[in-house]
Amino acid sequence: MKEKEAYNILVNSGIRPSVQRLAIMDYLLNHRTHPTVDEIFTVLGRKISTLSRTTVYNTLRLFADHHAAQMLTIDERRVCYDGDTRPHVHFLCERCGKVIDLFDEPVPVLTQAREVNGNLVVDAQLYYRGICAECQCKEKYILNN
Amino acid sequence: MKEKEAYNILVNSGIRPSVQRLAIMDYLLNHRTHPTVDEIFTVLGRKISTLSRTTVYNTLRLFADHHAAQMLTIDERRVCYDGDTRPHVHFLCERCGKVIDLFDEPVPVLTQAREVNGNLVVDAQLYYRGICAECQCKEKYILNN
DNA sequence: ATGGGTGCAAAGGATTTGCAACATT
DNA sequence: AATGTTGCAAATCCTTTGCACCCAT
Repeated sequence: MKEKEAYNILVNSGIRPSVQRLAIMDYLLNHRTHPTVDEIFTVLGRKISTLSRTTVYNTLRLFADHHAAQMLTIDERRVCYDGDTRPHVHFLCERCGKVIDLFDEPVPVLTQAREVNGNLVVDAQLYYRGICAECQCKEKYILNN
Repeated sequence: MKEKEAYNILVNSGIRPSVQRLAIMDYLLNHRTHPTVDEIFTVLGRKISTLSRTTVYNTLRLFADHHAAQMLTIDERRVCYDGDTRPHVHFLCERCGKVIDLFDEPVPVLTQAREVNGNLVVDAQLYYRGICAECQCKEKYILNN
C-alpha cells in the first residue's frame, strides 16, 4: 500500500516514476525527520548502490517544483524536505538543529496562487526558531549539577 | 542623526560599538535591499580598506543573535539580513532572486518568547515565494514578441 | 533514434575555523 | 595584563555543472 502512495503522488504531480524517484518519495513519506539530501543519499545509497547525490538533489528539487514535497530553508546551512504538503509551521531548534512540525499553529493557507502588490505568491512558509523542549531540559539539568 | 541611530541600536541591544559594527549597522539601516554578506563586504570594503569578510559574517550573526537585525533564510543559496526588525512578510522572486518587504500582510507577531508544545519560540519568519511584478511583466512581453 | 533520467568527477560558492595581530579597558 | 575584536588564509561543506552513459518509448 505504502509503495502505491509514493507512486500515486508522483503520477498525480505530473512526475514520471523511476526507481530512484519512487524510492526517494517513499523515504519522504515514511520518515518525518525533514531529511536533507545527505540523509537520503546515505540511507538509500545502501539499498540502491548506484544512487548518486546528484540524482537526490535533482529529484528533491523536482518534487518541490511540482509541489509534491515542501522545500524548507529554515536551516541556514542546508536545505531539507518535507513529504507532508499540508500547510503547517516548522520549528527549528537552534541548539540541536532538529526541525519539528507544529500542526496546531495558525498558518496562512495558500490553496492557490495569490496576488500581493502585483507579485504572484506561489508558496508560503512560516518558520519558528528557538530551543526545543528536549534541549531546554538538558540545559536545566546542566545548570543544576 | 543617522549615525546616531546605528549607535543607539547597538548599545540598546547590548552590543559594543566598534568602527566595523557601526558601519555595518549603518549600512543595514540605509539599504533596504536585504543585503548579503558579500554585498556589504564589497561596498563597505571600499571605505574601510582593512575590513574582512570574516568580520562581516561575525557581525551580522551577532546582530541577529541580539535581535538587532533579522537573519533571512528565504533564499536557499545564501543568507541575507534586514535592518528593519518590525515583523513583516518577506517575498522572494524565484526568477530574479529579489527579496521584497510586504508590510500589509498579516504576520504572527512575536513580541516576546512564547511556548509551543514545550518548545521555546524566540523568532518567527513568514516567507512568500513566487514571481515578482517586474518579472511577470518581462515574461508577458517575451510571450507577445 | 530520441528524449528523458542517471551517475561521476570536477568546479563553484558560501561559510567556518584557527590563529596571530590589534585595540580597548 | 586581560579581554574582546579583527583579519587573513586555509579548510570545510553544500550544491551545481558538464558530460557521458543508459533506459524507455
